[in-house]
Amino acid sequence: MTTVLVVDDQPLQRFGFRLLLDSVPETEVVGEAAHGTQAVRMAAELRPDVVLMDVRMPGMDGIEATRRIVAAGERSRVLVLTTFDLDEYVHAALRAGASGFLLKDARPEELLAGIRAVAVGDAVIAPALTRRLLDEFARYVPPHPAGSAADRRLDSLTEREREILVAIGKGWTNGEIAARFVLSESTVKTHVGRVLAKLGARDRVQAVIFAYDVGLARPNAG
Amino acid sequence: MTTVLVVDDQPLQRFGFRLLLDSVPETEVVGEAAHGTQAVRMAAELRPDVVLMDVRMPGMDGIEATRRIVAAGERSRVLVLTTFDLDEYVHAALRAGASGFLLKDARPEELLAGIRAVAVGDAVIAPALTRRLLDEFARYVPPHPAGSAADRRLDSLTEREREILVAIGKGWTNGEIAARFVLSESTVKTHVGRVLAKLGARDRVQAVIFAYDVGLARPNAG
DNA sequence: GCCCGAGTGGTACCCCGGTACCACTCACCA
DNA sequence: TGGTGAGTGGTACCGGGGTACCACTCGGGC
Repeated sequence: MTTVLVVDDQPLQRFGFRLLLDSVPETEVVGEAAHGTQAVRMAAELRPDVVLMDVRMPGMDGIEATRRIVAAGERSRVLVLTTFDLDEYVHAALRAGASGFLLKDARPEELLAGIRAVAVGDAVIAPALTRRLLDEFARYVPPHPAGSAADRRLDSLTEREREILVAIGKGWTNGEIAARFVLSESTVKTHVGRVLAKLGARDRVQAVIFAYDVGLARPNAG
Repeated sequence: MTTVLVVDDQPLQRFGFRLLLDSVPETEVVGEAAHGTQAVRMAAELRPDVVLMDVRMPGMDGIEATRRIVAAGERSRVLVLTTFDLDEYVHAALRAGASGFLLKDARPEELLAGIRAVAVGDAVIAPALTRRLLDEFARYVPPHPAGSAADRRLDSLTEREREILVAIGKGWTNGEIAARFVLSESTVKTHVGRVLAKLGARDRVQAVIFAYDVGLARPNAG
């Protein structure tokens, strides 16, 4: 039995969800909330398996509520629902820690399948959104096919040299690297030199780029 | 009516798919292939709406076949199926241009829903894989919430300075930037200096890191 | 016993990168 | 009309980065 908290500012919408979810034996609606603040409180009290969360609500919206529920360490998984397939919503929801994102025009069986998947720890994305998400994924995620030229160059580095490369990727100077690794700057220089040679890089700048390309360094913006 | 090409080296498996797909009015199996080479040829001939592609096959595997079908500009969408939820497969398949990735133990209605979604141009990912894909997505995709500190620093750059920053992110030296932009090296130096000052970066190395963090530069490995 | 690779350390040298400071043009706007 | 910011250009200086070359230790394998 999967317990569900329904969050939506429209009473009629909540009623519809309750009707649907209580009509099947595997799910049970244990509570309803009309806005974000209430949702956060009820999630803490009721500890439902799944929170069915609307995005657009007066007061605290669904994204923020999702963030707080996840941050509070509740066991509940959040499945976000919206009528609009706006990219920002999807991104924001996923970043907020949502386990899924579906459109409200999903067919009942899709919704139930989504709740089922989320309840067991899987994640779901509406097919219409998956396409765009994958496109973006392909844009961002570096292609490191094992055995590629870049991979082989990386493999040719020794353990120590890889550490040095990571340090270079953090933007540290030779002096800083020497200090953190408790080495002489000369040693760091020889290491750096060998790293550059093995990678076929001209500067440490190109080494940094290489590190990002192969995924050794990762964006970590602030 | 959605036309489907079934690709699998196991005759029994193909038979199962054909039974399922031909049992509903909306889909029709128009061909079967036992390996990648045959799949590529038949996709070109039959031009099916959807190719149901197994990954593990003797000879050319499903990933390579997917790549070729997509590269050939066929209208067919490829839905990749596998019994293993190995990460490399998922990545490789998506990079190859697959529109979806499902596990063979999917329930029949899930498979049909997947085919339906793929046929209309959407994409599908098995819920069990979506979770990991999203985790990775969150790791890779830089969170540039508009108005963040990084964003504001980036906004403070002039048009020209942003161009310079991109060039730095490519690993070009001041001399190379000067040559490509048809400028004197002095000018480039002043620009670079201003960029570093505005970003609060010490070197061009840190500028490169900044560029990757905000997504101005992107991994593009080889 | 030997050699080899990895790790460490040093010296010497040169050049690119970064800084400080200044000057000119041009478009735009009050 | 004058001011301002962006873009361009220059000179001079210095320090860190990169290179070349060498030397030592240490562990493992032949």
